[in-house]
Order: sequence, then C-alpha cells, then structure tokens
Amino acid sequence: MFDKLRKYIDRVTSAVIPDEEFVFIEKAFEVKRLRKRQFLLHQDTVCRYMAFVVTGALRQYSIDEDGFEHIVNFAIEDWWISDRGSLLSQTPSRYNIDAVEDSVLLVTTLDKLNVLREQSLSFLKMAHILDQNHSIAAQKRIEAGITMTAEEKYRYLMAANPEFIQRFPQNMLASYLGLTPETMSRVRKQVLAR
Amino acid sequence: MFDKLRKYIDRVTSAVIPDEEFVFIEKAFEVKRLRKRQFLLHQDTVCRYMAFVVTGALRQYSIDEDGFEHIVNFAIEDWWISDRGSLLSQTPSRYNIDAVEDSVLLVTTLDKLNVLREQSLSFLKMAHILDQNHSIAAQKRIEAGITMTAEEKYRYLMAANPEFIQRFPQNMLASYLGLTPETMSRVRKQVLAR
DNA sequence: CATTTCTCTTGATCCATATCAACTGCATTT
DNA sequence: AAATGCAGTTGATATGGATCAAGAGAAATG
Repeated sequence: MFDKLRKYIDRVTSAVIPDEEFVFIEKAFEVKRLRKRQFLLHQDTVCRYMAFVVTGALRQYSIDEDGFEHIVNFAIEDWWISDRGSLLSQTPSRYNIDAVEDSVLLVTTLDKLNVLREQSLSFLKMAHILDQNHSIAAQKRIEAGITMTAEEKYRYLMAANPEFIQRFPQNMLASYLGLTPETMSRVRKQVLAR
Repeated sequence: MFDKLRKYIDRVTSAVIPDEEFVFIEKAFEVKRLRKRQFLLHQDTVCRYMAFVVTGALRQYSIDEDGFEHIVNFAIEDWWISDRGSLLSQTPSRYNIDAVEDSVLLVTTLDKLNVLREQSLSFLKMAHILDQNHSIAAQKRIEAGITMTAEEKYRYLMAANPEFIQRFPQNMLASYLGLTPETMSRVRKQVLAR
C-alpha cells in the first residue's frame, strides 16, 4: 500500500527515502477506497484531499450550463489528483472527481501537507518536481488546444498518454480532447487505417 | 529597479522581506534591457533565463510547420516569463520569447535560482505561490480551450486579463486565443455592440 | 438470461470558424 | 509628402467538426 508511494517518491526524486523520513509521510496519509462512480470531490464543495492513486482510475470534470461534462484530467496508478485551487484557498470547487474504476487512494489534507513539506525534504523535492512537470504538461496541452486539429489531438494523446487510450472509454477520451464522441470515433478510424 | 521586485514579493507573500534576505535576491538578478522585437529566447536554444518584467511587454510563441506563430503566453509589468521546461532540463526550447515593447527585465539563471531558494525563505514562498497560481490559471485555460466558443473565449480574456486587451495588438490576442484575426475582429464587434 | 441501458459506429445535414480577397486607415520609411 | 507596409475591417465562400438520427454490440441490472 504505502510501499507503492514510497517507490514512487524514490523514483521521481532519483533517491532513496530514509526510513525515519518515510514515517512522517506514512502518518500524513490515509487509505481511501472508492467504488466505481463514487466521488472524491463534488462541485460546489471545498476540496479536502490531495490523493495519490495506488490502483484504479479517476477523472476530474466540470459540468456546463447545458449539463454537459467536460473532463479536464485523468488519473491512474502513480498519479496525483486534487483540485489544488480549491484545496489551497479552501474555496468551493467547480470540479467533480469520481472513480471510473474501483480505486484505492492514499489521501492527505491541506494541513498535513503543509506540515509534511517541513518534515520531509524528500517529499518537498517530490512536490516541487511534480509542480514543474505539471506546469510543463499544462503548457503543452494549452498549445494543443489552440493549435491542433482533431486528428492531431488524438495522435498527441497516443504519443503522450497511451495508457489512457487503453483505460478510459472513448466518450471520455473525446471529452478530454474537446471532441464529440462521433468525431472521436471517425478520427480513430482514420488514424488506425494507417 | 529592484524595488519593483521587492514590492512584488512583499505583495504576493503578504509579508515584508528582511533587508538581509533581499541582499541575496539582488545579487541573484541582473538587469536586462530589450528593444521591441529583440529576443529573450530563440527556439532550438536552451532557455537561460527566468525573467521578471519591470516594465514593458513580451510574448512567448511557437512556430508551426507552416510557419504560423502561436502565442502561448504574454507577460507585462510584474509578470514572470521563461520556458521552465527548457530552463530546468537544460534542453532546447520549442518557444521564442521576444519583446512586444521596449522592456526592462530582471533576469536570473537556473543555478542562481537554486541557490536563492535555499538562501531566502521569502523567495521560496513566492516561487511556491507562483507555481500554484500558474497551475490554477493553466487548468482554466485548458478548460477554456476545450469548452468555449470564440465569443466566450474573448469574454473570458476580458474578465481574466483586461490589461492584455489594452496592451497587445488584436492579431496577437487572436493568436493567444487560437482564433484568426478576422474572427477576432468580428467577435470583438459583437461583444462591444452590447 | 432476458431486458434495459450504455457505448460505439455510420450516415446526413448544419453551423461556427477558417480561408480568401479586397479595402481602409495608420504608421514607418524614404 | 509620397511610398511602402502592416493592422484591422468587412464580405463571400469553404470546411472541419458538431449535431441529429438510427442501428448494432456490449455491459450492467433485475
């Protein structure tokens, strides 16, 4: 359970966490299990958790005035998921996060997170690297949105996150790319044809 | 010159930097002046600087295979600009950054940045807050890209960054929103009509 | 295991935005 | 002040992707 998180931190920091440091990390997290369709975050509530995905798959999405869902993020094993804006400022979130598959998470709260960053240098480092990676990926995704055609978006997804394509149903992938399921189906056919 | 940066850090951290700490910050930065059209970063080169804009205006953009520019970021007074991905990993950038107006910057390098984060707690805090804000804004922009119509994008820009509309020519704003200048012009007319 | 409910596909049509083109200032250069 | 060029506007036309509709599997549910 916690071992998965430990290995993850070792990997992204390219180091090995000392046992005495990992104790703090263990104490800051608790296990949370979600069945498919259960929620980690409901819109209009304050985001309580920052979650590390041990097993399973989740999605983060908003719902527009016409009731349509727009998926803004996915998370699978070894990913983090939360609404940082809401968590940090303790204001209601515009997003929902729910489980696409039965999932096991390690969750922590804002307070514990703040303490943890002071207690564990490894964790601080990891958080920093995470921020960087996140910001780089976000930059690329913004660019994709204003630059790419439907087919290019799909190809980009195949290149950047092939796991997602195996893992999530096509209508969700379509939403994530900002396409309709119909267009997604046609584009996929096109791309696979060559 | 440096006073602008000092006030900025005080403001975002909601605190006052002690003099002895600000000395480190002053030492880590140097002044760089750019005339309109001069570059801070050329694509295919490694990004050297993280820059704080004292006065002026800059843009960050990529150029696609057909030679079209796509603006991914603007920066004006009190904004930071850099290609973090390139700076951090010391790999060639896909972006250009140039001055849209004559500009005065305070620039620092990766090495100095790393030292600075250890020397100044205020700076570390600021960097952290910056990361958060950046990641929240990026999330929203991604959502905007997959959710909004042309008119909604323009309205969103008016709401989120009204300074940009005064400051940058319309064709650049169009590129930033992922629209053609023609569509931009029509949408603007629409919006201003009411 | 039958029934209901999703998901995906395919076709027909529609619409928002891109593209192409011409014209009008402004601003910059000579 | 004439010449050149660029930013913005407006109109006509084209097109990528959305929408609407129907059917076929696949999967969840009683």
